[in-house]
Amino acid sequence: MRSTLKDLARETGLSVATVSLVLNKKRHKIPTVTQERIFTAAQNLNYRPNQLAVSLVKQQSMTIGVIVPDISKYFFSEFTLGVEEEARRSGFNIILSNSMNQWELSGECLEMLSGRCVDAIIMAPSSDTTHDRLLKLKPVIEKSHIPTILIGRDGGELGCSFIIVNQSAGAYQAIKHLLDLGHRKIALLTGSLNLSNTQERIEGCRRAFEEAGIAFDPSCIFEGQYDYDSGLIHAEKVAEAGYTAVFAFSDTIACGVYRTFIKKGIRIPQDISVVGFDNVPFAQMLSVPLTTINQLAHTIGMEAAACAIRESSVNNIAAGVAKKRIIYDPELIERESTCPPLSREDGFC
Amino acid sequence: MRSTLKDLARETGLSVATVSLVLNKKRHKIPTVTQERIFTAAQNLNYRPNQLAVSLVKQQSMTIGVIVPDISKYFFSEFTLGVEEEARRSGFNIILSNSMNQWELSGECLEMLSGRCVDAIIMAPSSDTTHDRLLKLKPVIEKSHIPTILIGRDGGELGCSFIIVNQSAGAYQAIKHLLDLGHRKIALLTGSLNLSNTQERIEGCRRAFEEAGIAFDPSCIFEGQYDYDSGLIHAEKVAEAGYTAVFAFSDTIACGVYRTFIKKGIRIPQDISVVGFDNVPFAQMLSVPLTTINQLAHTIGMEAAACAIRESSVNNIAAGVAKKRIIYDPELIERESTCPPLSREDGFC
DNA sequence: CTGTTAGCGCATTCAC
DNA sequence: GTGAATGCGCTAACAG
Repeated sequence: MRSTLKDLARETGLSVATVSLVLNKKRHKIPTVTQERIFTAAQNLNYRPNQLAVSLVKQQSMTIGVIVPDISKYFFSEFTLGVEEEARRSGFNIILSNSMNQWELSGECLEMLSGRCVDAIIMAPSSDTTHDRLLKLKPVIEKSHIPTILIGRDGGELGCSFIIVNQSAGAYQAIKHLLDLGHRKIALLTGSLNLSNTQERIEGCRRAFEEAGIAFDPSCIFEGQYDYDSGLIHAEKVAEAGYTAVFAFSDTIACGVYRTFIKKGIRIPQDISVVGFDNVPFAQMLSVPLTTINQLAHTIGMEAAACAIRESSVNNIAAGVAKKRIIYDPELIERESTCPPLSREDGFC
Repeated sequence: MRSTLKDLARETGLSVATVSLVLNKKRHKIPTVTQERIFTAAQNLNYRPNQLAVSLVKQQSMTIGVIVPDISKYFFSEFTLGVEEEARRSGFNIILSNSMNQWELSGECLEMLSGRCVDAIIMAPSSDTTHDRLLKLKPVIEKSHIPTILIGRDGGELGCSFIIVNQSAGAYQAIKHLLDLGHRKIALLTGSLNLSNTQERIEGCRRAFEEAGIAFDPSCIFEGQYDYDSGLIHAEKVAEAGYTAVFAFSDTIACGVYRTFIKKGIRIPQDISVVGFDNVPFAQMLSVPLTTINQLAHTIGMEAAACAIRESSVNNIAAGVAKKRIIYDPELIERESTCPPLSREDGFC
């Protein structure tokens, strides 16, 4: 069995209290000799405080719960890495749970983490979490009395802090980049239109067009899923409809586009430019490195952890502290999949 | 504050013990009326047992620690997903920690998880963990008295169960596939030669050649790192040296190869066939879907969790139970990046 | 059937 | 300077 404080006390002939005092370096003026006696005993018995007991008495577990839809997806694994890195710097550990892309499960995770007495929760709602469903989680979060940080959703109504990347701004940058290059006929290969992310990105596209004095033609929207096949399929139509550029709403979609274009002999970017979204690692490894929008997953993870830790401590002091709302602007990563249109004539590329 | 058993006892006018009994559904023949009284009170006060306290008294935390080098890498995130899925089915949760690819940190993680009283640990050593360094972790593991499952390394010497994928068999399949297609001049684009994985894979290659009655020519080995640039660079030499196929030791390396080949106008697979290793998601999304070796990350994760749970329970009953050694054979995923050689002449492809 | 008692391992007053 | 006592929230014997 593991050794306990009691064991150390017996071993040194001191009391549990003294041993605890010394090991926790409380300034109680204890003679150095006694201290050393304790430290060596701790060494010998391989003593390691039982964090469960510590947490119980300190009313603080030094853990933060992380709920993601699916850790195998790049954004979330990179995000989680950021969370863990930052958390560890402050001595926190993380309990990870996947909601398996089902919003009901996020609720269960929330309750389970609450039972485990995590000091804070960082939750990235699954994409099937509609506004209504999100609101249903509100009482769960409130009753848990645990500071919760929402990722990718406006947590205002839920009364919790949140971190979002400005989807609209990301899309805006993508379109602006293409417009600046001279493109006018740009296809939007979106994910499902009833996802908030999709809507916001379309909004950003619209803004870019309008600021450039170009009417936004909704027929440029090709609705699909955020997957490879969507890109594969819609790229066919795009090619035939005379578009000179496509903005794929995810790098995975862009991959499908690549495949179709290559198969049809359409050159990227000479014939058609392509912009993606996410900046997954393979974006730069494609046959033509993909110009895309970086979502800053790692940074957001670190920020979320910092926020969680801050709120967990103030939570112990004064309850109602101002909730944070952090909004990141994603960044355009220019690579080789974009160039001015019609370059096959002027040989620009 | 959260409500406790004591609150429920006060509310119902019963004792803490009775409430606990009912809530835990122990068969103590308690009248239904009393039960309902308790249940509704629990409902009203939003009671949720404090798992820290439960763990402390039950001497079982229902958590398992997971140590991976870097969760942002696909293999480990997919693996971790498998672990969590399986663990949750049995009511376990996971504490995740990244060793940041530094073996010393795995040691620290081990100790931290021990302090948190996890019931079992699943550890995937970082690639810089040499045999010597792995042995240095032995005392740490032993003194923790926590059943530990090693992933990707033979845990025999450490006295713990382990799950490995047979790297040699994977490489064997890749080479055999190419040999069967008729290739004879096959380039091996490896990772660092002092990694055990690399060595085992080379061994598998050698075996495939020899079984086919072909002498293994070590000059076909192009040592690099397990990264994109290695593929990029070595592909140049490969093309000039008359190889008809390349076996890249990771899909990422294969990606680099793709890039170079495409740039040089070398067609895949008509001019040169390519086989990868890992079966990362983007392997099937490349311009030419990549034939590769599937490492079964998800399956291994689930198996690891099952193993961990089993050992954590027997650990409480009888200490020295037989350690498991599980070896998976990876599988060849045939896609479109391979075909018989010289097909440019006979138009086979 | 229900309540009392005794810890789980630790931190923290408050006496001595 | 050090130790005895108390309690964190809960379970599990054992009484009654």
